[in-house]
Amino acid sequence: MSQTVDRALSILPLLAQGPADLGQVAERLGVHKSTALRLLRTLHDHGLVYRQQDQRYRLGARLFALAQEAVENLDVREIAHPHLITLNEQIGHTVHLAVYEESEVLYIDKVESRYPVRMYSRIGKPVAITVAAVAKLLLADLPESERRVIAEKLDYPMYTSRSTPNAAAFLKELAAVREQGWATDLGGHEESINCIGAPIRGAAGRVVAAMSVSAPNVVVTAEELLSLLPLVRRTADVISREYSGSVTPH
Amino acid sequence: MSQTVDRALSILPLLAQGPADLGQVAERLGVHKSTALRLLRTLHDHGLVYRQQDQRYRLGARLFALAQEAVENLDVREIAHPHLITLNEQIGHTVHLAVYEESEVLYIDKVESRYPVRMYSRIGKPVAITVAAVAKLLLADLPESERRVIAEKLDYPMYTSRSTPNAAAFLKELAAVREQGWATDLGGHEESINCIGAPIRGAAGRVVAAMSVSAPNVVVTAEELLSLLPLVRRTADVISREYSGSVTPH
DNA sequence: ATGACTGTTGCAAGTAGTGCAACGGCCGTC
DNA sequence: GACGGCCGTTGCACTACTTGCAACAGTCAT
Repeated sequence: MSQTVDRALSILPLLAQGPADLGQVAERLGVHKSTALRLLRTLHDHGLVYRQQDQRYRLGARLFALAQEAVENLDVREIAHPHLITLNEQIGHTVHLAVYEESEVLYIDKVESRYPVRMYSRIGKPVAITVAAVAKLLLADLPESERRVIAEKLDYPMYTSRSTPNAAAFLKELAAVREQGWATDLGGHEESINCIGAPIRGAAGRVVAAMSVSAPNVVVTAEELLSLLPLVRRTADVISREYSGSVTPH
Repeated sequence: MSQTVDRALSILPLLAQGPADLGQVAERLGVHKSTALRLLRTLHDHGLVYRQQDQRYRLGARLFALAQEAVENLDVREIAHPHLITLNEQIGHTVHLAVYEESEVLYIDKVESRYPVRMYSRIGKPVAITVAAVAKLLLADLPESERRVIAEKLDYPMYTSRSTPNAAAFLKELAAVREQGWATDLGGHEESINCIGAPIRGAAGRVVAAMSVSAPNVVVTAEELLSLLPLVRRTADVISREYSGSVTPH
């Protein structure tokens, strides 16, 4: 691993917490100011960091552009999107699409119910991995051994009284999800929010993404939401078939 | 500027165009395979690139997370958003928010008319800088000399017959915009789309962002759209006042 | 005007990145 | 089934690149 690059890249999450000046960056990196300066300059030249009027550095605009292009290259998302829209029009609730990558589950698309409140909102943010329906679906498909390793390493924050409490419960839940081919999150993340989700599978049958429908229980009860399950699963299957058919270009 | 970091960062836009394998990366960087491997590994460790099953590399998930955090740190966006929503509810058309950074203008927020079609859509993508109303507003506020330099360096693609044809016309337009305090794009980017925009100013009176309302002329004529100008300007002013009042922490 | 602070530059020392060459695994071909 | 090519990977010697230092410049407050 390249030390110089390593240091430079460490600056990014550091700045993600908020703007910082040269001295702060140097200190938190544990290097000389002049070193930090050169690293920042290089990042700056590539548009990844930006220097505001008060000379402090913050994350730059090209980061958006890159993330934008990256997400557009995800063919699952491309294929799934129109189906998510359709589903949203049919049932009205918020629809999510998520993938698993490097021990993280994150939303890559979202169609909001009604008007778009806080667009972007959670897209790109890591999902509450121990409770979210999509996370269960994605992890449930991993080989047994890997599931176990991951489950042991996770934290199990009790967002609500119905959150997954520990690794054993989580593994049991994953086994059930794997068996039944769908997943729920009934108030496990926020007391009043329920979700149902279904997996999207690639040509080899492996789960490549997961989708979910979320709704507050003041709008629909958990039972009513569950009655939508067949529709959600059907949508996921349609996406799966379309995705399996599409050969990735080279 | 650090050569190693420079090379590593050059990989990102390269991968933004699509996945690539080690050989391709090495070739396009002009370095030995082993060098490219180590750079990629470092990027990988930081989650910026991801290695898919076929061993090819593509942009990674943390990039989203970073972009996400970066956008949340933009206080203009935070403050403006509810006002954009309100404006959208009043007039129904698409509302954009944009900033200028490093010779680029880019959208940082968007409230779509009606249902959210293709969320994310253009957010993060560079704006057509020579014609967009928001671009004119942001550039018009720069000092005369800087405006001139930028105008000379730009390309002037003729998207339509009403696109800005050259630097002289652009500078003239900027002067007019600066004078009148608002801007339009009447079919300069897409023949059937009109926009009106207004600037958002910080405490020092400098333009820190710009907002615009866009609508196809099959829905409203340019004249009708222009009649909304007072409302748009008033919204921009409200945001300006709120933004000026809020002192950035530190 | 003085001092303390920040950001910036040139330079010498040595570390850390580089390219090479050789290895190993994989896949298609003969 | 063995061979040959292809791609990713590793160890190593060499030198180029990064590093920290120290001195300079600019800005603000005392």
